[in-house]
Amino acid sequence: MAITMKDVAEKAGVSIKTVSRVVNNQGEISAETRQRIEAIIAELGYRPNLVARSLITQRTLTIGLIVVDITNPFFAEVARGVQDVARQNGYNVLLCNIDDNLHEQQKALESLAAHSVDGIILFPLEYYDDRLLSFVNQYRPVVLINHLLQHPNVAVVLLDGAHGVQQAVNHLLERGHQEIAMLAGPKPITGRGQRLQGYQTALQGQGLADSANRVIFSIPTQAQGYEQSKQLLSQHPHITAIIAYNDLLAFGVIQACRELNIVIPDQCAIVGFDDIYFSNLVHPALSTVRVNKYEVGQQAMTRLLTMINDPKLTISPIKLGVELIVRESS
Amino acid sequence: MAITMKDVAEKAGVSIKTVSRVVNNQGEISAETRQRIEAIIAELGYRPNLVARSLITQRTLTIGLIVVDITNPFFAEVARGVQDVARQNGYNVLLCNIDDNLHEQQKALESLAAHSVDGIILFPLEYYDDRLLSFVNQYRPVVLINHLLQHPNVAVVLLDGAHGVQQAVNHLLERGHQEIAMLAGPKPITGRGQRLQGYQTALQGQGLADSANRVIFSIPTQAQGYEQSKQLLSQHPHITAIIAYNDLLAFGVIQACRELNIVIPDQCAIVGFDDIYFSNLVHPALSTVRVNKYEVGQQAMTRLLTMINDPKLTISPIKLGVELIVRESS
DNA sequence: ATCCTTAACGTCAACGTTGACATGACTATA
DNA sequence: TATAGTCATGTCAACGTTGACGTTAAGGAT
Repeated sequence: MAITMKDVAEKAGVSIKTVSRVVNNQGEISAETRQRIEAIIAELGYRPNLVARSLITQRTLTIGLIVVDITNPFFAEVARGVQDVARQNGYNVLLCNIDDNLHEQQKALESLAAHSVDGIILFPLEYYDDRLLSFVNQYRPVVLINHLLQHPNVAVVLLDGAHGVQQAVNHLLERGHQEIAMLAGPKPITGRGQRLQGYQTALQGQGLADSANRVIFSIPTQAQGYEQSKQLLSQHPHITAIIAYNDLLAFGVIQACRELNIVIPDQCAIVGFDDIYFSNLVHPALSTVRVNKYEVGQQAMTRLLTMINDPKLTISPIKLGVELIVRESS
Repeated sequence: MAITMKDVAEKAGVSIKTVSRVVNNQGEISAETRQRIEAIIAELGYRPNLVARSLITQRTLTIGLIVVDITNPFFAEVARGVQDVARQNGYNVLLCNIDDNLHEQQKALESLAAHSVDGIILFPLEYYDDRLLSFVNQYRPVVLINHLLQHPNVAVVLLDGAHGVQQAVNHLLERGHQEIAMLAGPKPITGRGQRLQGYQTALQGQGLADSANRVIFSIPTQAQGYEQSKQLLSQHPHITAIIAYNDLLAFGVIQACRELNIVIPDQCAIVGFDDIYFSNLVHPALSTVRVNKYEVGQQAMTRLLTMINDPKLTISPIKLGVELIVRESS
């Protein structure tokens, strides 16, 4: 079907190995032979079969990227950063969506391992997943985004979520808000999560205790933001500001306020997180914590490449800065 | 490094072929042997090596998806549809962004061919690309989205762009608009493009000639929409309505109007195309032509699977309906 | 004339599977 | 009791490359 080295070799009257050498620019070859073979390669349109090559080199030039949902512009932008660096280095990217389903995360990890990807970039739902650990242990490098895990084969790219949310809370406090709720996103099985922690420390710093009923966990989608904030604002009318785990949740809050005739930001101020592209286009324009999503992707892929090329290297975590962007919603 | 069939076979005291048979549920195997081997597989955590399997079966269980830019929510939603169907059928997806760069399209096609993907789904910049044709000819099935190409190995998923834009134009005419411009997106090298055609026929149907200066081609991004419409509206203040090739362009128009203090929809009505998620959240909420993006992806992947599983099959083009959604911008 | 070096190739096995075919034991049938 | 048929398993080559190592001829040094 496709043209193989054998075809090229026969036509050139040389051994397959010789063709291999010109394809890989390796070993000693006379200029004349090289030119002749290159001409034949061009003529026949030969392309090396990467799967055969992978079988022997144990490299597929493919990495896996596991995101919650590519439909969320946050992940799309990160993916773009990953892809661009990957492509520049001759790598391809297998993309998996797992929604908020730990089982899907496991399936994705298994599938990628079966495909022998050279490494994985993961926004983990749960980073201590057994499969992840076994993958990491006996297999290939992994870059974790937004979760810290110490392991020789794991590099980590962190967002300074705590700091970002602290800035947001302080900003709201300065504007005189006293009752600030948080839509805290998915509930972490262990620990509190960076952003929630930022919320709580900022409030405690002001001597304001956090009460559990002002923190709500949910899947971080607009629909959930709408549902949760509608309920929250109806039941607790004294709340004057809401911080959301991400912009999609914040969009849901905007929607709820519109429906409840709550004026933003006068009656309820809103701050999101991520600064996805559309935060500046919604009405009112959303105040949010900006993350350089593209850079997150670039950094992750760069780190992964470093580990792939030198497995012995230990890579220290990097924490990317974030920045509060105040727009109309606060 | 990883566990192979050989390891399992040795531990079970059987031949590799026997292990292969239980892994693939094929051939006759005694229940006892099967159980014993399955136990060992579970114990060792053996996973079949797909690249080795691919080498012999000539199938990689991988398809390529080439989009302009995954950062555009339109493509992200289509990708999601593709991914979900792919995953349900045991397939993985290699994602490539090509922006508006024909050269990148070629590189992506070559890269995917080198990786021996089982098929490709492509939003073509130019569908008669040599590499695409050679790929299609000597290689594997392709699904083209939004472009028609007759070829035994090519299936096609079309959006009824012409009809959608016609609806939009008629809607604007009904509202009394006479001077309707179009930001027509990337200029097709051949033909006019469905959406532009819909624009022109709708106008001609009303006896309104289309003049070239009301049609502007550009890359379909918000930035371009902003630039082009700002210029257009300054130079031609009599224009009272703009139809955009996609919602991102329309967002740019909104931005330009805001800056020029043009009131939407009174002084300038705007209609987009795609109905991406955020069209309902911008201010004013964008009138647009709804495309079922997720279904586009599902249909494309389903068709690709059909062709992969039965290469002889010829698949007739499908044209998915679109629907005008009138919101606040018109 | 002999030995050594080196450039320019070639040979062979291996990567981890699967397909085609072979084998041996056992069962059923005439 | 010989024969065919079936079940359960084994053997071997092949998929398209590359790594390790071998070979050959030319040329230079001694």
